[in-house]
Amino acid sequence: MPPSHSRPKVNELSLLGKPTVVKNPARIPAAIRTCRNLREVGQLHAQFVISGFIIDGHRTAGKLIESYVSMSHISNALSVFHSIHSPDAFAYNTIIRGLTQANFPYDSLLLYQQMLLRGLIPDNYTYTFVLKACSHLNSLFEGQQVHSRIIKAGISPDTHLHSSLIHMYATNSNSDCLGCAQRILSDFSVQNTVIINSMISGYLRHGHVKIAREMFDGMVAKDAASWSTMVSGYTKNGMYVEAFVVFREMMMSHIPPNESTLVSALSACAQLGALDQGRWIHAFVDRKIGTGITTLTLATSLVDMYAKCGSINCGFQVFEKMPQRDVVTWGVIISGFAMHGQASKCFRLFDEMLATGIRPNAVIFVAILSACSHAGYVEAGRLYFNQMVQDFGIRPSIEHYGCMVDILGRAGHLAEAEELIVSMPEEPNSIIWGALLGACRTHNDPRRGERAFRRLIELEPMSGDRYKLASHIFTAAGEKEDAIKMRRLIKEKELETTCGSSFIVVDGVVHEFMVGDTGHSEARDIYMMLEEIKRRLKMAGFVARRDQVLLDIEEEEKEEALSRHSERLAIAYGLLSTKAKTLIRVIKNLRVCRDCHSAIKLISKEFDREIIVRDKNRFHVFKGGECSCMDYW
DNA sequence: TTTACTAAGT
Repeated sequence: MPPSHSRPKVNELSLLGKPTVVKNPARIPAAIRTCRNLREVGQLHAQFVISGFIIDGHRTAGKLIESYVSMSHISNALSVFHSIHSPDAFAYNTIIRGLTQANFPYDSLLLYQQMLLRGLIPDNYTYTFVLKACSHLNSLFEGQQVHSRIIKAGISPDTHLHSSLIHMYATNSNSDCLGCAQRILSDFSVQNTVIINSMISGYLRHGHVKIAREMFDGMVAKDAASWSTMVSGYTKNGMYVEAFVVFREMMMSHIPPNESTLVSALSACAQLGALDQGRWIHAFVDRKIGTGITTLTLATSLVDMYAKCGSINCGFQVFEKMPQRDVVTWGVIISGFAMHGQASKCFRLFDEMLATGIRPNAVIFVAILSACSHAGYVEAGRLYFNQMVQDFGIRPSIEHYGCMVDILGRAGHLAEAEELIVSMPEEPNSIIWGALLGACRTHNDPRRGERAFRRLIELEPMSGDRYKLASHIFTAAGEKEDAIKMRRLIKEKELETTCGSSFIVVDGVVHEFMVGDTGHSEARDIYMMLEEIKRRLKMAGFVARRDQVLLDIEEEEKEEALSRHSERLAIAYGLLSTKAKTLIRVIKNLRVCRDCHSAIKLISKEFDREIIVRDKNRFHVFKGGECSCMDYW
């Protein structure tokens, strides 16, 4: 402790080794206010405990709880709260707020109930916080009860309470509530930005993008939250390009982005694989360091963005520099390496995480198991699955079973995979059967595939994709009749199938290609490039795998159809529009087919380009004729 | 003589 020349503040006294009682209780709240961090609050708190000072009464307890809540230290806040004999409304309000903030909304409601039982009168603050808890819990029934109590109590809602009510209804997963929110909105003559933001976020949540946009455009005063809401709303609705355009508009407006906007924009970058934009945001964040903009969430988003854009090493650099990490951060980095097929790195990070004392949650195990699946580590997968249940008491969710089916199925243990599905305590969903169906395709097992397929169409009768996959399986097994039948059914039942599409970002512009797309402004050149690719691949001895095409067409046409897969168009455009040796990054919405996979390997060699393809499941880094997935995906 | 509303990372 360096010698201090100025008078020590109250909360510094204990550091001088002399626990001191604050004599005048009236001064205590002021003393608490001077605390700048958790440690100082703790010191003051300790003084009360040591000196036997009665915290109850006055405003001391409330202020202490408030300090802990504002410093996100809910357990200390709770211990103070529970030490009070008869907490007042302020103490209740603050702890209710803190519990929701700390993600324990259910406990908030319990304390609200206790508060009522004790005869305390809830005020506007109470209702605001309780409604927030209801929003978190997505519990309409409780929300409605609170709403009616507000009405019965004759409380006239102020702006805060009003926006909480609207938020509760607008963001409930039951889309009927949108109407309630809308009615409350129109009943209230003064409409402020916060309320409109809530309404917009409700519309976006239910996919009414157009209405949301109109409301947003009509806003007189947009704030940072309005912009963030739009950016994240577009991202959640899969409209990544629009998300980006809005973000750019915001950067040009006079409203500076805050942490949330940047997090939303980074999430759009991650989905879109827009590495350059992501880097730009990273540089922007770096410039702002010192203004307190870089928080745990933002840094985690950066790691996630790099991982999902295929730059796992940059992501890891950010990760290593982070002063603190929570379980989400670890989840991001582990699933990042999992997507890149680097299972052993995932295992090391998992051990490191345990060593820092962070308890893994269910998501961490999904990441670890998916790493096992991508790398083909069957035994490790079994071990982690058991460890999760036995050592950490995590009940396996449908996702975990999905990973296990995937691990076993991909590795060819189809019977065991099917047994696992049958033994599941929960009813298997379409993801589970889908994983088995996919594995049956990889390992040519049409009979088992048929069983999986039948279960799938019971669950998702309108998914044409499943019929398509089944038809692939029959084609590969040489059962042409059945394959054709599947395709006929897709037509007859007018089922929707997901069309293959790929993105490539060149000079900040997103170019999207569908299968056989001719709509691009440079389509002529792209198709000429495809011809050139075909010529060079042929010279290098490439033979297309025609069994990948199920259409009932001539052999030559099949080859033609394969060469127009969306990822090939995107790569052709990449070769065409970037300088020699520039890395090409492509994002595809489905899995890469075997034929394209072998073709891209060869393209990387013949054209001397590193090509990174992110497909539905993972990354493929093609370089010098090889792929990072070692042909296992 | 205290507390609020919106947006955000696996």
